[in-house]
Amino acid sequence: MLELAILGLLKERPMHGYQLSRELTQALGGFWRVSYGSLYPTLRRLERDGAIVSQPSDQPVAGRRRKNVYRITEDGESSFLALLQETPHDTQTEDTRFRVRLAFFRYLSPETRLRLLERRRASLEDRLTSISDSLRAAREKVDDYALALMQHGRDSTASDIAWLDGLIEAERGRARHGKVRRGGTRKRRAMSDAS
Amino acid sequence: MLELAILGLLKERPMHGYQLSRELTQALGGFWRVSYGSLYPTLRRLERDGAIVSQPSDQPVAGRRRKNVYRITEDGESSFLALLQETPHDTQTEDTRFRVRLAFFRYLSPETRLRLLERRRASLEDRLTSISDSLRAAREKVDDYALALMQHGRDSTASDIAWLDGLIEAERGRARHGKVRRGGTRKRRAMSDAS
DNA sequence: GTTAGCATGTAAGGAGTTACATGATTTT
DNA sequence: AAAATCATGTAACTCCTTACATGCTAAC
Repeated sequence: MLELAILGLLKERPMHGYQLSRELTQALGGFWRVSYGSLYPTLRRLERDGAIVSQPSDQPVAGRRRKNVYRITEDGESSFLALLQETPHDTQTEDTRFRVRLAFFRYLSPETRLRLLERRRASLEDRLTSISDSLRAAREKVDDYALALMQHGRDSTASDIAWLDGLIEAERGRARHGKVRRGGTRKRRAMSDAS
Repeated sequence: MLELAILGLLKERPMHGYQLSRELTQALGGFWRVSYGSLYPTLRRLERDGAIVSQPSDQPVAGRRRKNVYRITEDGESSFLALLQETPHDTQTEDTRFRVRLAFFRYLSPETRLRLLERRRASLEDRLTSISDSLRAAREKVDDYALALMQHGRDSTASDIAWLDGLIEAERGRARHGKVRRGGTRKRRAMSDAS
């Protein structure tokens, strides 16, 4: 997940490690504050594997500590797209993973976006079913805290699904008109995810 | 986190591994489906450390595959209470951790509950501030997806805080009256978290 | 001149997952 | 008799955190 996030940020512009950590926190809105103990080793690994290169932008001013400015390579661009479309089933980090993905959604084709949104929706729907089952099974024999936990879990999951439905509908609209309309909807041109 | 969950479930009644995995999924409402590859080794570790014992409830009927039924020990009870009060800062698993904790809240004293609820609230408040800052900084220079991500993050965090406020208020009420009122509010008697 | 922030890094370890392997029991 | 579910387990691995260590620069 960290590799994906790093590559995605470097795709926008070259940056050094410390900067990446701040931008990452900002892009994820505080849902994930990455530690330097994972950031720097990951940068080295990505460089070793040829996904990024560090520019010798050291010492711009005399005596100042080296700043390793990294830039993404062609290889990095393709592994970025590969990582962006992977959908592991890890229940623990699933939510954060989806957030990271969504932060870079603009790099995917409308079809892929729809596919990912619908997969996410199905996953939340499963969760909702699971919670509702638990609520039916557990009601009366469970204490107030566990009950509140389940009810709130149900409500926020339902609200997440409703929010996703909005995104899906917007995406469908874009897909319908996208084939006809000339020119991008914004400053960024339309994407296809073939590397 | 898994240790905490296992001990908490075994505190209610003895169970075998497979059963634990289902109850865990149920208690967490599908937010965490634990894998057997982590469950069974954790059970062995807990047994090795004396937190649980496996009852020789093997072969109740001839030829049937052994079911290792585990029971919590006195040592297990105290490490359960210790684990329940730990609050690591891991941003990745923070939300799930809090859910697990809340599922066993009845085992804590009202004071400890209030402390944990307020710590959680502060953490969500930080997140909300972080998101709001990002929104102010990023607006106009960020695409629709990233924007939607942040707005939804802000809204659901705000809603989580409002929900927590409800729990906190209820807890304060309980704390005020708890000192006067005779008898528990339910079938379970009042708890103190001293082991 | 000392505290806070910028900047990079390493070592050890925690906490889980995936994939595989086995076998019994119940349901269709 | 095949398929699904119950039940336990191991080996290899992924991915990230904590704690530590270093040193420069800006602000108070």
